[in-house]
Amino acid sequence: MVARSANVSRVAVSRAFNPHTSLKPEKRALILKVAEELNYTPDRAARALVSGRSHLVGVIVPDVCSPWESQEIDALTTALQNEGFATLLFKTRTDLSMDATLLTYMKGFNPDAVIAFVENVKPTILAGVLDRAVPIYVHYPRETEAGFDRPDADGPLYDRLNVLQYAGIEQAVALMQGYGAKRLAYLTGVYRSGASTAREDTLRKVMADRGLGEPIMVVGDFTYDTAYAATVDLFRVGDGADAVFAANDVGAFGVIDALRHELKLRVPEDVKVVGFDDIEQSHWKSYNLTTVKIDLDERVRALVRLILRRLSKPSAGALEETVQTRLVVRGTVG
Amino acid sequence: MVARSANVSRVAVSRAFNPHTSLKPEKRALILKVAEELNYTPDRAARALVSGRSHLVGVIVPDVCSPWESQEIDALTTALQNEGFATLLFKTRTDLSMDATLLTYMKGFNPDAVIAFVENVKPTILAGVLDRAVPIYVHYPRETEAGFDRPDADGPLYDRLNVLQYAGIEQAVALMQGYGAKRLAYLTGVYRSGASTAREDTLRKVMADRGLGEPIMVVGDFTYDTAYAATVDLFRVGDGADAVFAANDVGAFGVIDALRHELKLRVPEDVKVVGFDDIEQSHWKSYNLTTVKIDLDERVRALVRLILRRLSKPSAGALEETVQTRLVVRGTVG
DNA sequence: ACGGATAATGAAAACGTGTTCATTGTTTAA
DNA sequence: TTAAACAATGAACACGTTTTCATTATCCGT
Repeated sequence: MVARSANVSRVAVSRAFNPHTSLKPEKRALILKVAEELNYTPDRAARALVSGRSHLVGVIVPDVCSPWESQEIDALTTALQNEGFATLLFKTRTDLSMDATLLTYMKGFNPDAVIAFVENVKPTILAGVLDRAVPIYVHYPRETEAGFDRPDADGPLYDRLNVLQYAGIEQAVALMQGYGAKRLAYLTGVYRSGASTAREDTLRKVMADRGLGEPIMVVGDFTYDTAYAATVDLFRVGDGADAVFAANDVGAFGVIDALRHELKLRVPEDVKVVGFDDIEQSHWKSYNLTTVKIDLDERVRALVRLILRRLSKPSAGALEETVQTRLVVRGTVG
Repeated sequence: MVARSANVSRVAVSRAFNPHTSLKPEKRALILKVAEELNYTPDRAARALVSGRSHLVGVIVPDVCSPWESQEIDALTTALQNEGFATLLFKTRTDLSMDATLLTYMKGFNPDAVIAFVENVKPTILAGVLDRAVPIYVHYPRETEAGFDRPDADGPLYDRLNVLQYAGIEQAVALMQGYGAKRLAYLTGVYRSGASTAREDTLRKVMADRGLGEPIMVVGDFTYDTAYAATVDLFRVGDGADAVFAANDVGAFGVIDALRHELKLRVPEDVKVVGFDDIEQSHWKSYNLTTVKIDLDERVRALVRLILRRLSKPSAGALEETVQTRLVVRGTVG
């Protein structure tokens, strides 16, 4: 610690950097000035050792490239940075197998909180491995127009963000039906992923309520290429559809391109398409996608709020935040 | 440290986790087994404190959402993870002002190396603030078909990755000219960014050599919306062009959409378009973009190589790696 | 001017590791 | 069998902070 060579004791330096402590103002100013000159910054590793706070937030994703995830990481990083935290990024293996190896690996870095944007890791698993870090969970509850379920029964509770999808899906189906859609297909995301199955459940409920029967199931995995191929199959091998609801926007792009460039069908005249997420690319003129928007800033602010509240009150009961969805109308329905 | 309650001294535990040390195999096995049961992992913060290695690599980007950057971060994170490092992500402010604040902030986390994917921060600045971390620089040297310049004269040298663009640009121009392009426009990236100006310089050289005169300059900033608007301007206010070379793929998408949906021109029949990067989205059927590819895996491997070599030999001379570019032909030229 | 409260200060301990050094136990070479 | 080389081991220290705790300086009300 060079700063004290210039003036006085080390605790004074420590106090100079911690606002709430008591230190004579002029002394603090002097220390900060000298620190500035010497290009000194308190070492977070040492600080973490004694305080038990690393100011690191672990983020686990299967694929940073996916536009939705990259946009979420972007917003999250900005928000965390503003609160004095940093994003520690980890990637799961491509097969989505959330092996304990990655978690133990991550644990070594001692993050204060962990957010897993990966469908097959439950907070129970996270909590089991990371003893100190707080797991934050993104949850898609089953819901109706009346409200949503809180699955408090199945095991211990963890802090979670509830994403309410009923409103957006209801609006989307209404719009498609309004433009004459009768045979509605659902393009799924990754097999058994929470987001995809929740959307499917809600869609089934909404369709049944509106007398539209069951959706035609098309299995995808959130990627463009799979969506493209699955759509071609749906019309070449299967019986087609007059509207497709995709579990995410990138999938919707694959659907649109397959319809237009492979099957020579028109969107929205022949087939209507709706996506989910409202990513940056959705307003690009080639797609101009009508989609169910999850407000990213709102979602990320809620996540950060969860983390901060949990860290300031470690013993509080399970925390909860809720965000809504709504339809953004563009040009792929009518 | 709970592990030693189960058996013996703490140094034994330390050695059990460091393979190169000498410890009786059976003892090591026992310790690892007990550690496993107790869910114990060595604390990296404490380790960093004494060893001076945090195993953190700071990555600074202006915008994680940008497909090219998110793909680079993705590949980099995977590669670093395989080498026992973790990615620490930071975002510059939206105005790209690389204020010292962010650097000091980052310095507190003590990264072992820093890669700044942001055009206006030179390694000199990085090195000035981060005393311990190693700056890695992505450089786009001026080059001709004969080779490329090494600007060794201007100040001290830092480890760098040279991206050679001549080959790809030469192939792109040749292809466009082969299909009859005579009036070639260049859509720039962000003002004075290294990548964009290097591409412009090389393009000018190649065009001059082929008797194509000077490129028509169109100023962009690597984003879709700006590219779209600038292209409309070029044709409505300016005199148009019969080919556009964009500084990046996302910009090329904006050009294509403006041409097709706003100006009612055909690509490639009326106007040819070439991009730069070859991002995931470039093969999407709506664009099917012919573009100059930078091999991402190769590029990232080179970056990781630079970091590892530098950390294992801190006093070695400036390190250098080089990657090539090449044209990927799809459907936007002819 | 006095007693008591409060602010300011530094010494020492603690956080969980890696490293050096000296000691002990074990193998190898003659 | 003996000396020498080597493997295995633990005690003590160091890394750069924050946090008690005890001490001293300063302020306030009367």
